[in-house]
Amino acid sequence: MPRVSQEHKDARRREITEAALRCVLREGFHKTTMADIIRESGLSAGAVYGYFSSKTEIILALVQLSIGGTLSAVQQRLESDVDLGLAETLDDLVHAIDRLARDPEGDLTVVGVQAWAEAMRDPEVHEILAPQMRAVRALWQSIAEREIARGRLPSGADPEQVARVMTGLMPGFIVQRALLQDMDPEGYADGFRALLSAGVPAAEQGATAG
Amino acid sequence: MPRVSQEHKDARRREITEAALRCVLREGFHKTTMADIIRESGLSAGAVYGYFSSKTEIILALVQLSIGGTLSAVQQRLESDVDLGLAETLDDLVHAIDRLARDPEGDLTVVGVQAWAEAMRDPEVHEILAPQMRAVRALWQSIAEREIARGRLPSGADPEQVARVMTGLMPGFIVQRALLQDMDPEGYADGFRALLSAGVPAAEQGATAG
Amino acid sequence: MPRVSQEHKDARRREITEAALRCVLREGFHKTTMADIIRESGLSAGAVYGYFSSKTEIILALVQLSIGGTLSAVQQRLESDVDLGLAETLDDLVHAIDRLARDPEGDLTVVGVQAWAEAMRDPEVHEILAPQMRAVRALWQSIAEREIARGRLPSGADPEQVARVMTGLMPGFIVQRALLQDMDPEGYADGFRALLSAGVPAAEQGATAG
Amino acid sequence: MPRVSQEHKDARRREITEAALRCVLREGFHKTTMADIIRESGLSAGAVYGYFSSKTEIILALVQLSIGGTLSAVQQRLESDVDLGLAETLDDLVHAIDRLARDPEGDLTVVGVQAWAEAMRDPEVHEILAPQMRAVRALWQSIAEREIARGRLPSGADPEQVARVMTGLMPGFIVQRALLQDMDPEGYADGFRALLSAGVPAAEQGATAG
DNA sequence: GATGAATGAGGATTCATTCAT
DNA sequence: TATGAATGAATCCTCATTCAT
Repeated sequence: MPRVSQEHKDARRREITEAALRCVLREGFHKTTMADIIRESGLSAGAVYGYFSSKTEIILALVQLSIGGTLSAVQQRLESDVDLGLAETLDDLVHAIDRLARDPEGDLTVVGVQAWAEAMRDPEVHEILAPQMRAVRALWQSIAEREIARGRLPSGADPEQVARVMTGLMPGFIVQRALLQDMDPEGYADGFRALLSAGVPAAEQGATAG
Repeated sequence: MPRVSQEHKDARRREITEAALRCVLREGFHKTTMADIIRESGLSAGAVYGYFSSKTEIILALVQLSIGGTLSAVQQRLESDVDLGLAETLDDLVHAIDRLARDPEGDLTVVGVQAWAEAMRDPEVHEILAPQMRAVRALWQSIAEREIARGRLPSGADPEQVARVMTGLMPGFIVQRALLQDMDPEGYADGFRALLSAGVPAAEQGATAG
Repeated sequence: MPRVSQEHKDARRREITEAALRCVLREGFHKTTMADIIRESGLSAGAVYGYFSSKTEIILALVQLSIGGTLSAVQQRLESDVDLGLAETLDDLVHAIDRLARDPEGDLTVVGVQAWAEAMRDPEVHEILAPQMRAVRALWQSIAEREIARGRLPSGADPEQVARVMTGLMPGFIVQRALLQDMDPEGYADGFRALLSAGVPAAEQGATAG
Repeated sequence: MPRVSQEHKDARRREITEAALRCVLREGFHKTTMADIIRESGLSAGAVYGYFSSKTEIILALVQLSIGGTLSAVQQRLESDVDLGLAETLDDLVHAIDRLARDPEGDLTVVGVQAWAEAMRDPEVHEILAPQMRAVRALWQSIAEREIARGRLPSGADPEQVARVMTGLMPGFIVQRALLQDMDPEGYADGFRALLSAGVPAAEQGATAG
């Protein structure tokens, strides 16, 4: 009897999504054909359909991967106990995103951008992305609250709005990185630190930035 | 005699891109078919092909429109003589984007997100978007330089990196707006102001935020 | 402008159903492929789909044709004013069916048998066939009632049950004709007349059969 | 030692055809997939192919079953020594068919109708059905001859044609039963008796009909 | 023997574009 | 000039059957 362990099944699904990733990076979700994925995966049509019931399922798996790669890498950092400030957290995150983008298996952040576009008309994709983005916001919000409590943000600041700005910095990094290919996580974090130090008396700036 | 032609031609092209916009908002670039656009425009296939030589041309026109609507609305503000700070400029911009998104003809920011995705694999789209994004960055950079010169940003700040952060705040607003539909330009600007006031002694905060 | 009269449209649909008929007679509903119909019709795939939105639609059109050819040819005879008895009506009908079967365009009675089979699992086909069969029964029933009233059938006879028997004689003819290809409408009607004369005293038989 | 085999083999084949019957009643011959049959039988693909070498074989087995269930149930009655008249024999047969249709394992008469349709294009199915139908006819013919000899049918009647009419009454019952689901064997036989009594003087009808 | 994953040709349908009228 | 029917390659997916384990 053909011994097909769960691991084997998972491995095959992985093979397929990896092949699909390569195709999608070349062609995008819509121009990628099943024939492309089949060819790239080295499997037969029937085999691929044995692991995914439709092209849509493969795309959704990629969307999950890109988000579970992009935003949930975010969550790990935001949920860590280490008590970081806004700039340090952003620094961490942007570095994580940059590593993700450099993954030799393929740049999942590019898939993420495709997913944003797709989420605007496909409720299934939307249902994957929206909760994740809300989760990220919530984590930023708790950091913002902490920063306000410590007097590192103005006491009158609305932590929810601060969270939206911080959340927005990530798509901002990803889009510029993907389009202009000149983004550097270090520099982005530094640019942000400069803003944080906007009104700080020159004498104190060294301390704040450190 | 072939006078009415040009105006007429422009009007027709407008009709077609507007029809295409409605389709693209419903279906996205790729799921929108020429048949959809033809039906929505009320013209015949032949007529549409008289004004655009291919579907790609129509999509590129929409991309232009969304960027010439999104980012060049940005340019207007950034190029204006009024000597605004970072927060005021962002406030202005985000409001402009929000107005664009509320346009009864259709939300061009959503098309913009589709365009980012498309730019990642279609050089033609990339060639439209990349220069515009660079232009926006350049404008932010000159503002940043001014702010540094005036001591409103740390003297050691790199205006280019600050510009990238400021540029990033716009995609960040647009994506959150499109996906979560809860963005408020006022709040976003306020959130940003809170960051600017991060290290400001409490006594001075009122002045800075105003 | 391409002048496409309604007649042209009807003619095209006819071409397609006729092509489909030829295919279905060769291969049956299910083994007939769209490629078969397209080839047989001499049109392109797109053209065929311009006139029928799916293979199912073409099959349903054929079902209609076969029933509107088989059973509604029946109705014409049953509804005619001519005051015929059971045997004469059956004679007429079986001849009509035989003519239909000999149609050089293709034997619609064979399609009818396929339709019966299909009606057993496809509600759409069922919804076409069932009412027609009920209508035929109703017509036979009114003839039966007339015959009872005239004393040509026993006064205690149930006209509804007689109608079901008469209705049953037609599928009986069609199936035998299609399977054994030895049916002769004349003989079938004669066989029926023999039954009608079953208990008639020999002396009267000539009169009854005439 | 390879003893259990044969019985076991038969039992397995039965399981498979029963599973196939359930599938075919739901989906018809062509829409039933091997995967359906495999699932429904609870066996593995390999196992099913161990007992039947192809889907065609399973379908042919079902065709045999439906005919060996429908028409050969007919044969039993027609071949029995009991010296029955036309009406009594029909009564018997229609009841037998009705019982077959009510079989909790699945209505084989519905499969029979599918088989008729199939016989029209598949020589293998035709080769199963045609001889059986001819056999039934022959049996009816011998009854008809007997009835003519006894003066219960006109002396000039053609027993072959009478046989075709009687043979036709069965598909007539089956189709109406399957399509309209309102057939009652008792009533059908009564309807037929009414026809047999068509020309019988009222005084004699009681005797004939009884 | 038994299993069920794999095969891959084949099927229905779509759609950007053209061109006869 | 405008029309919209026609084109046909390309797309997603299915399914009878095999064979390594």
